[in-house]
Amino acid sequence: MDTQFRKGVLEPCVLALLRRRPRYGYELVQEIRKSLDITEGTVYPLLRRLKDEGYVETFLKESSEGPTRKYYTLTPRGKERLASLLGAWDVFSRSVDALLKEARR
Amino acid sequence: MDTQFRKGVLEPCVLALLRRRPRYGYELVQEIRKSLDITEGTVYPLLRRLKDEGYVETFLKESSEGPTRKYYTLTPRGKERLASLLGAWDVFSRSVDALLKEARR
DNA sequence: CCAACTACTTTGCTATGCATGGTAGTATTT
DNA sequence: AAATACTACCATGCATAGCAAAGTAGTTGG
Repeated sequence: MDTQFRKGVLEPCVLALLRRRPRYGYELVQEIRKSLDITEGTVYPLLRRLKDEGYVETFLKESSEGPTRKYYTLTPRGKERLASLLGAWDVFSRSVDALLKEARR
Repeated sequence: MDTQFRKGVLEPCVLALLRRRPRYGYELVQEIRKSLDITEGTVYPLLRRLKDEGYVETFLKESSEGPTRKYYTLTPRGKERLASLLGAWDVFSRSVDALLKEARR
């Protein structure tokens, strides 16, 4: 229902989750799904884009519980990108909150 | 730059501004522009859509300072829509904040 | 061996915001 | 009176990102 709200926030969310440690695609999907209602068909293409743009790098690692996993890590560029997106989200969400406050009184 | 963030939030913003009193399109553009960097080419089509969907109604009123203005008012349906979108935005923005918190530590 | 789960990928659709350009009335300046 | 700026509205076509749907394939447990 709030599909449109999601536009653009997935990128900072994914980058944020990669900040602490490498994660594989499927793991990212599960993790984000705890908060936002998204699907694999959204995340995998996004990861591809992030790689094409040099924000993340990948390596393969076999799993003891299933198929080989493709792990994603942040590049320096990716860290900058994350910082910039975090700032942008803050400014943006505060602005929206301020505008909507108008209606709550 | 945060074009994508904007997707979907303009609708609650416009409805919120209409809650207190009728406003005309150009006025809405100026008002929202104080907070968000948007253009007329975004707002007017949105207003058309809101009218088509029965969330707002319009009336014309001459201005002493320029061309005739088209004022927009909330319908009962529009008020319900606003309430629903306000709730959705709250849930959504809190979820995103929680996810992003991961990266700030 | 079959079901369930893990894990990744692709294709085509849709919605929304935006750039751009257009029309026209009013006010201000020269 | 002409030129300029501002108010006010509208329409067209594009770009982007999320999503549904479907597919491939390895692993594990009964």
